[in-house]
Amino acid sequence: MRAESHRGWEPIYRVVCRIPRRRVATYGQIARLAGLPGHARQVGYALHALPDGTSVPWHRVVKADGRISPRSATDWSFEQRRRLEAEGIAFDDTDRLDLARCRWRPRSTST
DNA sequence: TGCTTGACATAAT
DNA sequence: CATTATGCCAAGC
Repeated sequence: MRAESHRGWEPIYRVVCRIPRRRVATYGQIARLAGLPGHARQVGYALHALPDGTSVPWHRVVKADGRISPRSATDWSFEQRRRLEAEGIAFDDTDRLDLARCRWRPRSTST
């Protein structure tokens, strides 16, 4: 944790950090859990502001389709997929992961 | 101080 | 199924 504690992204980083291994969440889901329903876009932007050696598991955040978001640098998108596969998450021929199976299901939005 | 951009989501075409 | 248009908020210039 360092620069990830910017300001308004704090609730977002907080939720992302709570994603357990072997599980992935969508931007919309993160936004909702962070208390910002409909602000999925801000979630993506928050992750974009993360530094390289961040403690936030940004690689566990994918799009609603289960595909990896096409960010500025394609190299990092591949890195994300690599990390997810390392956790045991498999991808389909369409570059999509089994959201129905890997979707993170938090019990409560606090504590 | 105000406009533009940006790791998205959803509905419509 | 792919593309287009709109909403949302914060950071950058």
